[in-house]
Amino acid sequence: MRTGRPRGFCIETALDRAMTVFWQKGYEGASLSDLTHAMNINPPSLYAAFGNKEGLFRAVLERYDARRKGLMDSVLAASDAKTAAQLFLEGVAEFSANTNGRNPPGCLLVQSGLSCSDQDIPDVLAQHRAEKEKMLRERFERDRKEGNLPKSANPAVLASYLVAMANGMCVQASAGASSKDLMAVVKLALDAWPVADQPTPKKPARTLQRAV
Amino acid sequence: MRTGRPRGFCIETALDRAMTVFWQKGYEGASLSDLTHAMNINPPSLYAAFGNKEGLFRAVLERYDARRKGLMDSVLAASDAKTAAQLFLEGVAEFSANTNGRNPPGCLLVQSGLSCSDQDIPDVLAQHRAEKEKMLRERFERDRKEGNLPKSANPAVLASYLVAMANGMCVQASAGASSKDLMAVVKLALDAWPVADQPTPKKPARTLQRAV
DNA sequence: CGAATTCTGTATCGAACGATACGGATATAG
DNA sequence: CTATATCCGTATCGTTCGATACAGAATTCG
Repeated sequence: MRTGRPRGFCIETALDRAMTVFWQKGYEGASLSDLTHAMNINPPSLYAAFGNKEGLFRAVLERYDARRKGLMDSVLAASDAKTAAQLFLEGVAEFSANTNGRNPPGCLLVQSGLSCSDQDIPDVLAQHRAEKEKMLRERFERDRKEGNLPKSANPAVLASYLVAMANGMCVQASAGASSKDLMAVVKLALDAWPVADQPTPKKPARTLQRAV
Repeated sequence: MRTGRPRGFCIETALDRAMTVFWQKGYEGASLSDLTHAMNINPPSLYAAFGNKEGLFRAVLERYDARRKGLMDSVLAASDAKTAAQLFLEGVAEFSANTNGRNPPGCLLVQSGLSCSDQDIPDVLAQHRAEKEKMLRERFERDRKEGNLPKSANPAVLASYLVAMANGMCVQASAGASSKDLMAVVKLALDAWPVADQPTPKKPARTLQRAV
């Protein structure tokens, strides 16, 4: 077993509290004082556990992705491409506007540091956003191969379209848009979705309306 | 005439240089030292002219809007609603990705401070973004009355959709997306646009392909 | 037990932050 | 000219920033 005095706080809980601070104030607006108070620890504990402020931020981003994994899983497991797109956009509208008082509105990956005195922060945020876009693109590439998307469809453009839409909705949510507002936008956004060439796709999935 | 020693620098030039700093580093990431060096003035000159850092930022935002006025004018003067939407999205794609080395990529109103230790900054940015959305909404309300949009169309939702799309594309641009990438997304986004009920609108505008 | 190891709390570090005091410079008004 | 008003440049203000030194507390190892 690990020797020495055991840690006196829960890493996950501390990350959740730090996440709220970064979300609300942004990377540079979140001071060490803000963070340690919210996490209910002292600076040496923070530095021992996460290295420095940027290390804490990166750990928070990983935890953020873990929290959002459920949504991405349901999107990737959806019965067809359009349902995937719908689940994705509706999920984003839901969690970015309906925070139930647990988080600030919007998306941490969008609003915590698009511009910064340290370029590493915008970069790492862009990496995390690109990861989601890649998941969508790869799913649509499979859909296209399997006939669930027309051959004329471009999976990369579709993924980029959805991510842009989602990020834009998050900007609106951070400024106070309601989930009802965003749902109306989602409905319109899905009108642009391409329909499959053949009437019945290779993988008929009429029984599943919702993903797992 | 105004008494006293005249100002030794050009306000507009100074604002343009400050704009670049805020754009690249965000509101909180842009230090007074960064700003005064870029503007090529000393701190007392800055404070005499703009009050404080936030005053400078607000002046920069006004100048930003003035710089973008040409695009909004052409959008509002477009011959029909869909052309307006197209001009708007293509314009955003163009200026947010093709900066010609004059600006950082993306949009100042999106990336300079969605989250901040001082909530006034996100608020004033949201106001400026809402202003553009209002212009679009009012134009689409007129279009709907005049039959250039179907009665089933919701001008507020259409405006919200366009602004969300534009903001999302700006996020992509700030992370390095090319204008070619964004144009493909615009093309897809416009597929969602509603078509008019009647084949010939009340205000036929076949002769004008481009707005003034 | 004692030695080694790791975490905690206090107190504080040097640097950078936003913002100004002050005196000299440069204009207009009379 | 003198008086007044505004701006500029230097030098610096008090505060807050991110980050640590240090000593005591709490655990495992032998």
